[in-house]
Amino acid sequence: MSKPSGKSMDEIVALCRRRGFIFQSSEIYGGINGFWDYGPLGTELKRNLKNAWWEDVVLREMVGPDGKTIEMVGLDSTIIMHPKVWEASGHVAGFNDPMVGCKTEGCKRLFRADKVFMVDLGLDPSGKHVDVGVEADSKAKAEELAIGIAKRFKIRHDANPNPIAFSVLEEFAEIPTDMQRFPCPNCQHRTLTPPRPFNLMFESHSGPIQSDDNKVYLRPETAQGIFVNFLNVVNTTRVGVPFGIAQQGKAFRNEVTPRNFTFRSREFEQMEIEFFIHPSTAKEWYAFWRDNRFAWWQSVGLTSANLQLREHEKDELAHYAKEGAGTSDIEYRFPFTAPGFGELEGVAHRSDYDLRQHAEHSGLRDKMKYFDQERNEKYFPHVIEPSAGADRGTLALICEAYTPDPSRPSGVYMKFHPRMAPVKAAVFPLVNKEGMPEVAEKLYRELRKKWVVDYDPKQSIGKRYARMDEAGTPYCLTIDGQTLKDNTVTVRYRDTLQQERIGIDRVGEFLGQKIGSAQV
RNA sequence: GCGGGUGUAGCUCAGUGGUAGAGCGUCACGUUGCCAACGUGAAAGUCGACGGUUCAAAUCCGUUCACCCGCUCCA
Repeated sequence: MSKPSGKSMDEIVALCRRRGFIFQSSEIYGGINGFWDYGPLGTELKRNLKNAWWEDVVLREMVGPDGKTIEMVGLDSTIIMHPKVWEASGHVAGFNDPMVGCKTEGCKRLFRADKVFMVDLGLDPSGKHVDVGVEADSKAKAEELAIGIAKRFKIRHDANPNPIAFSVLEEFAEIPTDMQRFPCPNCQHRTLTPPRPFNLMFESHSGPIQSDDNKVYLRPETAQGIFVNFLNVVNTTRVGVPFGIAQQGKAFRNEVTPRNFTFRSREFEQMEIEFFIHPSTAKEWYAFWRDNRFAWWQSVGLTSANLQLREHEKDELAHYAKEGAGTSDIEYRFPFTAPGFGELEGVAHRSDYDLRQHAEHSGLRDKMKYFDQERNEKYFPHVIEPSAGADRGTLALICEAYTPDPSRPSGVYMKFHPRMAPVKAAVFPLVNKEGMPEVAEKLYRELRKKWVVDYDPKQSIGKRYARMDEAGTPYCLTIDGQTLKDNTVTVRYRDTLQQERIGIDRVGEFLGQKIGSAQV
């Protein structure tokens, strides 16, 4: 694999384990595929990212494209909701896509059953019926493609064929043995498995008795919790369109192949905004959030060319976004995706799809519409959704921070933005005697009232600096012989290895300046 | 779900049927005193798991789990 970033994912994973950023879940039992735990340093890092998001999105004053202060409120909805939520959102149908696989050696492809068609091409010159397998979005499309496929596989067919497509799902799902008649769209061998359900939502049961009557789902996205609370928020706060609801929380998806460390986990955490707007303002708000969110990721330390903003092509757009102002991804070039990129956050104009769906399925219908005093108009607001992955973001911070440096004892250091660094500063007595530990401990106790700081009196000073380099601690404060005479300490900078002396009474002020939250 | 690879101490690895090892890290004591210093010592291993072959298995066989790579999937 090419590594334009010059960073090895294996080494990053090893450091994460060694220093306590990320462990495999249930490791002593052999681990469990797709689940990861955060160790002491990783927990602080992820918390810093989530807190920065909350501060910058919900708490901090921000001016929108209309020149007014943005209204944003928080929400904390449950992971398990009424199952109808997921019928309304389309997840029950979407997540139950049956799949068919091809058993032929060398093919072994997997297809969504609803996209697999058998197309009848009439009689070949010897009078035999000819069918080809086609993968397409619709019957019409399959009929269009069929002759080209027959040509590619040199399958002889009727001189004037009238292609007729049959859907695997509709025609064959009930009688699995009939699948033997079905050619594989990839290799044309009649070796497809019967359709098997692929349920991407986690299921459970609410109540002690398991039955279909009390089946529930673990949410596959936090967004629906916001949509179903739309009316509650409008009715209980003084917010009015345009306004946003922000939520952080766990979501669950039975990914087919969890892979790439924490990048594709089955349990993961989202940071989502649903920003409700008048449909006529979609363009401005979409552009605003897209640019704002891209700038935010840069502000927390993803400053290199490894971060990019990518506008979606028309054919990638989700069903609810086809006619909208657009969708874009904020992407990071991880060592395991390089030279490609992996998604950190998607910013999508979801139109009024979700609110309409819930209005329909809940029976509330027009009662779910929003009444806009200013416009004297009742409507379903449109939504701009910036939806970010907290675990993916944390992983990007780790990959970005990882900086090999053979010239220093640790061989590597974690160059976190000070605002993101799990440990902000470490306090060392140069020598663990002669009154230095007492002074150092006093400083440590003072600083830990406000920041995550570390105190380490043991072993050589070089070893202590090296350990802090691997943890990504930006500042080390050392109490030495001179401190006892003039009340100054040395500040050692992680990135430059430079040192300077500052007054011990100025350390708090120094850290406040350096760590203070970044402006977007 | 398919194919390939890997799995021995916290980490990196050695160990091809016969008493489980090294370096680094960790901890303690001493020494040193601004970049993983030195000395002494200590803790630390179900050899991924289960089963089989064998007098004897980290080693051979089977199954399984996890991770990595390539497909596939990612509404």
